[in-house]
Amino acid sequence: MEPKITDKTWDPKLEKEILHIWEEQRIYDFVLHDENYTIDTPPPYPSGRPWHIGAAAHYAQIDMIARTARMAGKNVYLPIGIDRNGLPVELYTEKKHKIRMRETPRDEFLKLCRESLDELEAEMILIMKSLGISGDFENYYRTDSREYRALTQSTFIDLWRKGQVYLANRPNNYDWVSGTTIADAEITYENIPTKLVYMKFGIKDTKINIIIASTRPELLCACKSIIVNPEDSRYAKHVGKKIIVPITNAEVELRTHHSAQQEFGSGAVMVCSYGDQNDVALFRELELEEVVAIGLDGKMTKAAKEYAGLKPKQARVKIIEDLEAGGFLEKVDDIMHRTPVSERSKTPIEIIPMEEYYLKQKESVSKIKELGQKIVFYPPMHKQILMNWLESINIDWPISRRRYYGTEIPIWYCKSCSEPHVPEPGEYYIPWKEKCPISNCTKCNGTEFAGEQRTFDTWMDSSVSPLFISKFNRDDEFFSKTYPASIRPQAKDIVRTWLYYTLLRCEQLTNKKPWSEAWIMGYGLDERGTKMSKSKGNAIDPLPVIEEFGADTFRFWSASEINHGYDFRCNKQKIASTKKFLSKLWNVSRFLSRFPVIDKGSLCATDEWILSELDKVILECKKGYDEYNFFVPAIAVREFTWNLFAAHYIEMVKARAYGIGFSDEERDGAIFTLHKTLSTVLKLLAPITPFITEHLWMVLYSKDSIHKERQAVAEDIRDQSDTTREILEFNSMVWSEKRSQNISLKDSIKMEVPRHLGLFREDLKSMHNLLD
RNA sequence: GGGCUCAUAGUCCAGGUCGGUUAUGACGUCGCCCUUACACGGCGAAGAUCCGGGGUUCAAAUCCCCGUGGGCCCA
Repeated sequence: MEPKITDKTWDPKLEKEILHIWEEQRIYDFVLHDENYTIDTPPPYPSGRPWHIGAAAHYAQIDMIARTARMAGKNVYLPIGIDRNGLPVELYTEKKHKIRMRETPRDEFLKLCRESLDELEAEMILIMKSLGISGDFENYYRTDSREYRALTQSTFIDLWRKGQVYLANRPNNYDWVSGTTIADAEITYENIPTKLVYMKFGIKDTKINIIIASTRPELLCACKSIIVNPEDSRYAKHVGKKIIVPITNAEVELRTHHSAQQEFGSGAVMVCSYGDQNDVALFRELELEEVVAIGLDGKMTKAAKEYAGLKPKQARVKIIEDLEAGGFLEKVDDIMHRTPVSERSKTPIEIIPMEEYYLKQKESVSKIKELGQKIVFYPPMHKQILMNWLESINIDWPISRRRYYGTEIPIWYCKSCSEPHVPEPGEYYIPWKEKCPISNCTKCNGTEFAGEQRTFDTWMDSSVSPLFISKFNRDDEFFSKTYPASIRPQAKDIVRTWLYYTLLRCEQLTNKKPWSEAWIMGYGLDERGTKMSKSKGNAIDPLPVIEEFGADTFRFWSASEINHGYDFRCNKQKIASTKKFLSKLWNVSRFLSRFPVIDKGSLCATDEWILSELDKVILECKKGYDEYNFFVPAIAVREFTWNLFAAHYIEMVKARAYGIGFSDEERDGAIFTLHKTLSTVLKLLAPITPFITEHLWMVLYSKDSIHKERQAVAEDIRDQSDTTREILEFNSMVWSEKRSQNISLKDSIKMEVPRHLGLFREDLKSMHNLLD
């Protein structure tokens, strides 16, 4: 019989044809059943080129989850989404067009952002498709669509009405030159020369002074405590005493806190609202009453008394003079200080309390803990990331942002009495440019309204993804059958944000957990082991890699290199070498393709032996697939296929399969076993390498897709591991012997098959050309 | 400062729950070999103080304790 396969290697170009067949036959279409396996796919964020290889590996693995579930007989719903809200695209767009957000008309700026997103998104979709992701690309969603934003807004309106949202004044990063709040991501640090001022603070009712060094003496009026390190013996006897603040004469308490460094200045630190982020943390932790010393205009406020109206820098000069005049000045050092500055204006930021909207979360913590306990984590150790985070929550969630490209906060304020009004949920509202849908103020009957300018934190959008994909409030039947979702796959670094916020929001809105399982993947690291990121410039572009080696190579690399939950290193050379295994699989199939597929044959000992080993592999794979750990099946199948099946079994039965020196029944036993083993291996690999397995399956076994098959099930065959070891030892011995006699492997040799391998004598004799 | 996690050949990684073989496999290196599935292959070889120290034990890569070093996250 002529082999059905003639090419010598697996050609990744075939992947395009296979993709085409899948699309034509629509084999991954989702039709709602009563029971569904819903995957809350992470919508990737197109923030710039290239999309990195770790992310591509991540999506490849998510697809393996879908395929695993499908082969387990589940009706899989794998939605595809793109996350498009937020700061990164604004920065990307500003850079690309050399413009500034706040100096560009809002509509115009949004349009440019959308264009940037469209370009970047197209590449992401292309990568996801070429990876063979078996999701619903036709109905892919965007988090900035009217529909999605309407959902974000309606969930906000719902929580607003339940009293879960409030306005509060809290410290924020503020760039007074640009007149705006800025995110931590927009801050850079620069070493700037400044004066370190050593001041004398008196201890009340004593004549003792303690010296405090600060770069921000102008904040004395906002000083509410003095801290020293608990280990610092110099101050131990003064802890708890009242300290008199120079100039203002206020009394504050001396406390201990681990954040005070003994080596800095005198070891005693003044805590003011707000010199730096540590002050913010301390005010919160020690529950101190804040003083707003600097206003939104960047000048000292009335709280600074005689310094009011001065800029902090001017006030600093003056207060140093006054300290000296009052005898409070010990000395002044010139130092270089690591100062947080605005990336935009290059001026030092101030931390200023600002009014923002907050969503209550503190009171939900224990409920979320309970909910978290009910969710199965893969791997279980990563549940700890969530639990640790829950432990550390001590403020509510600030959800408003002074940014443009986000979902607008749907509020209008009455111009006469300032009463806030939220509209009816269900529509997408744009308050900064649309007329208020309410005609009269419910409080004062006023008719003039001002729309809210701010947008939501993007996690407000992302955190309702399980509700969006399940058509919450849009299709009750669909919702009831797809919510809670089955699984949330995501990366480790966003457990505190995406996973946590989703739990919080979905619990608040549905009183249910959003999914039964959470699957947490590690980070992609570069070759040296540091985290890959666009900003560090060590990100590898996945597209050329996939184009060069093929999606299956990339996928098999990802499965065989990534032990689930742990960080993984990306190395192009290793990806390249993975292709060798696919070639091996291809050539094994090529060899088998010359034999007819038969459904029975009388099995020899060798056949029974390999089937028992195959059974073990099936079990091992099941173990891995049950935990969505693709590392386990990838390694197990590679090991079996390469080092047992091809290296030993095929060699042992080759002559028998050709029918040389054996009966027809014996020949059929070999052919049957060869095909049974290969077809099982193909199924075991199908979730990991969907293209090559599909191709081989269709050429050899069926017109129908392998991806409609159920996964292979173990038959509980007696373990023959001892035999395996003996066969391997014997074969190795013969090879070594031929080598030492300097004869070719095909040459005959006089050797005795050991008695314990008697059942395998004929196959071994033909394999090694043994003479009696 | 706190948390999580890792440490096994030049490189990556398995084993670790349940202590016991000659410590797994891949990449790379070096020899030899085109044996009719595969040279993107085969056979063979070299290459490991299993991070350090202590403990438990007849026996530790594995269990316990104390360190050291890396990574990530939170402060």
